[in-house]
Amino acid sequence: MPKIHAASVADHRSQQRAALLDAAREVLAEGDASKVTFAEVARRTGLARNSVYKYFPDRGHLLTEVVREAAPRWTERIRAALAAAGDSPEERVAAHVTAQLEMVRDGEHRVARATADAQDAAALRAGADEAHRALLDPLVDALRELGDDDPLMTARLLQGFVNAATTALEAGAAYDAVTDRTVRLAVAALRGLSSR
Amino acid sequence: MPKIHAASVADHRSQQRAALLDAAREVLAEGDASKVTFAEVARRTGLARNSVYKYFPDRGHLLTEVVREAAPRWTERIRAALAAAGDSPEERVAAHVTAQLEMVRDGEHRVARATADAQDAAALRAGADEAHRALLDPLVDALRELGDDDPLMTARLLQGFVNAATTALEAGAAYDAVTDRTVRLAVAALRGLSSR
DNA sequence: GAAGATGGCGACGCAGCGTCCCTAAGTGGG
DNA sequence: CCCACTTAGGGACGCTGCGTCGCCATCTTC
Repeated sequence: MPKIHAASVADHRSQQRAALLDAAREVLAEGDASKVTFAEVARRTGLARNSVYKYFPDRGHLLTEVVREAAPRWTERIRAALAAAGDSPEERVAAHVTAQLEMVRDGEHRVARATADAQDAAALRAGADEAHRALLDPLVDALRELGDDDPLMTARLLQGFVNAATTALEAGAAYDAVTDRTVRLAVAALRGLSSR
Repeated sequence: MPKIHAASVADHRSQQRAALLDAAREVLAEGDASKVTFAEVARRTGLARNSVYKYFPDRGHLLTEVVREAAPRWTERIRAALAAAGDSPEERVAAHVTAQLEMVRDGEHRVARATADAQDAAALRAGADEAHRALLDPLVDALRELGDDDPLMTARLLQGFVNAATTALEAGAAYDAVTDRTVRLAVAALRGLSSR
């Protein structure tokens, strides 16, 4: 193992792996998943492209790992927002939506977007499903308390609002207007559901 | 111009072009946009891959054309459903959602899906934007009548429901349950909006 | 300190995209 | 009627990205 700068090979390996994941996350944040190529990630870490294969068997595993690693932060932020919000389901849904759109505004959303609609096909699906579940969990809890008989499905549909809002924001729509409207619609949908 | 079987070259050209579009639509219906490759489309029409470039300058234009061609049928079906529905905005939104999910159930949705969220990036965006607008127009009209101050934005958000429902259906969720819930949520969201 | 394990990487093969350029067959002007 | 012009078809090439094979050099372990 040439050019080892860490104390041990094991250390070196985990450092390199982390560096590769950092680079991949960076590229993903700058553009979309298609930009995450072994060549680019290797370039940013100073490795040869082929060496990346020593850490990730293929592109899919690299992307999956990025998503799996990033999801907890995302989920955590939602959970924090929910903790700060009131107890009513309406407030919790509003917090769920607002927290995500804030992250979109701050440019932290590409990973979640890749997670959420996973159009990057099979490559992402594996890790994405799991991460997506975690993302929705708080919302699912709120809906269950409301007496929803299929809270997961409802959460998925409401998440569709967030995805659409994200698309609008990316297209340059005004943040406040989009957020306000999205929260209003989501809360209204929720009320209609519970009053049935 | 070798191997011309039509009356004139002009006829032949439009026939070949149509055949290529048919093949592209076929491939798209069978899988996702990434499967639509010049090689595959050429193979299905009996042409050499390079010859496809005589009809479409690049992959993006081919896909755009497929979308542009398919969108009117989709829009027409929604319009017909709206015509058959009652006059109330609730009924119209319900019809809008139901009509689309029916088409998903019938497997006609891949093109629309490519249109709707256009994750196939720049390639699709061009034609997709236009088609997407047409898709939402009836819904936008209904919302405008309701006094919505930004009906297009609201329509886009509601369409997020449809996209999420489509994803659920593709993942194998029961059609009736998904449709019922989606319609209920959309109508509820609408009510909340208008009663504000 | 020698044998084995393993990181780094050059070379290769494959698929898809798009370009260059030749060819052969219709078309239109003289 | 024929010849110059246009143009569909397609072979060959270059580029990018993916993934594999095999060599070398260095670390580890006994």
